[in-house]
Amino acid sequence: MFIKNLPHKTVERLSQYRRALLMILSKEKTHVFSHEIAQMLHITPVQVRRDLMLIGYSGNLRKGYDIKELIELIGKIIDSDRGQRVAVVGLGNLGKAIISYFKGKRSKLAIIAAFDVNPEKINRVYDGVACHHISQMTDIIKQNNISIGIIAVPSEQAPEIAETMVLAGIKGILNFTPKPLNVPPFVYLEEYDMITSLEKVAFFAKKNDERFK
Amino acid sequence: MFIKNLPHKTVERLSQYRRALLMILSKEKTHVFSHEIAQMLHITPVQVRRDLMLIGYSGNLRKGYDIKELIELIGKIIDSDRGQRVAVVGLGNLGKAIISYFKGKRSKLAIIAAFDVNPEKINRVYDGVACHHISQMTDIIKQNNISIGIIAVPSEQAPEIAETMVLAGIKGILNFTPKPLNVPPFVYLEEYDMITSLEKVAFFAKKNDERFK
DNA sequence: GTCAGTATGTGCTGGATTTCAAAAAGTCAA
DNA sequence: TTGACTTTTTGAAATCCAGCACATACTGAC
Repeated sequence: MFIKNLPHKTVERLSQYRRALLMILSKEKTHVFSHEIAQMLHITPVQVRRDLMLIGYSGNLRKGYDIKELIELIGKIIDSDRGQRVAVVGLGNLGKAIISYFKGKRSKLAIIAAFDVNPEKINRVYDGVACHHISQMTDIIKQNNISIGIIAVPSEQAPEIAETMVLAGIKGILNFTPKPLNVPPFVYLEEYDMITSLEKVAFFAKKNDERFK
Repeated sequence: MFIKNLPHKTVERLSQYRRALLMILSKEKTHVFSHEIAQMLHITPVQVRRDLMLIGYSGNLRKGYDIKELIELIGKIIDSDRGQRVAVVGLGNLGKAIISYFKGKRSKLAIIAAFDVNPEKINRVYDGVACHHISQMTDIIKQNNISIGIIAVPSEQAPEIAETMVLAGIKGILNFTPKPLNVPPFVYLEEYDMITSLEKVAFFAKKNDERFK
């Protein structure tokens, strides 16, 4: 399903809506109002409605939005029909944490391989994901049609890993190292920088503190 | 040092500028041009100059910006004078990864305590950070004047931890769980959602792929 | 001393995103 | 049947942010 030019921010929120919706699905409710979703995510109801408008979903005036239908529609838009395979490179604490987080999170996204250089980790299975030596990365990515790579190695090695990924045909990279990477335009790159985030929190915490005094 | 209403994005970039500057400080250089910084971070030189303009720093026309001075100025703006203390709650893989990442990253931000419920972890020191039982959280936060909390526990426990943090007087929270939290307005909350990030990468990777075919 | 060259500082434009505000529509009660 | 109430839908305004393009300023060559 195509929607032309969905804003980046909207895509992010759709992912969050879906998660929020899945959480309330159990609670015997079948419909939900925009303000309920908004409250869960700390945004405005207008924002929610606008996003749903962009993906062309209409709610019921009296009952709100049909939860099941909406979950399904979001899936049609942000998931790929045939699913996408993911590889994690770097099986240190961070790599392991990532794998644990995604475990059992259904969705069309599956982490199916991990890579590391530490011989003790090679050929072992962590949380259902097999770990291989980095030298095999290109082959395994190609053979298994892996389209997404997560970089969780020490910073210095990140550029090299990224390059290998690109050459192996990866289409999207999530980079957890603070090192900015260079990739060609046909590869989507998302930087996920913990240090910057923490410093940002520190800054606004300080500012808030002064303001509310 | 106050600058009124620095945009969020600028704050993020300042943190990145500082890191980049620290990396080149060693290289016997004393000055740097906007286009050099820009290249390192994959942004435009104009953007860099604009940000520096916002914080009121002027470069030397012929030599560029004084690296040391600039690092110091950024510190004055985004760091707190007296430094800020940080606590990590949840010492699983993610918690450990976070601590490792920040280790030795100087700056006025120091992780000085960790909390968990697992008896095997309590009273042990991980990467220089002592781990205590969660029940001691309030006391230790207050005693040590910790102002920033990082939540790295399983999702279900996140709301409770957040509440405890707020009551203990924390001013900023970085939440690594996918569970949106509720905090009063005087506490700054940053959500750091891996699942959303990965789904976003998946979406744009898919889209890119179609576009470049 | 003049001129070419390069880098900074910044008003202004454009694009993306959010919010406002009003229109439309369904439901309940009397 | 009418009217009050609530919620969605959506055009339009407001805001935020990035990038262009030019004015400005310094340096070095000749």
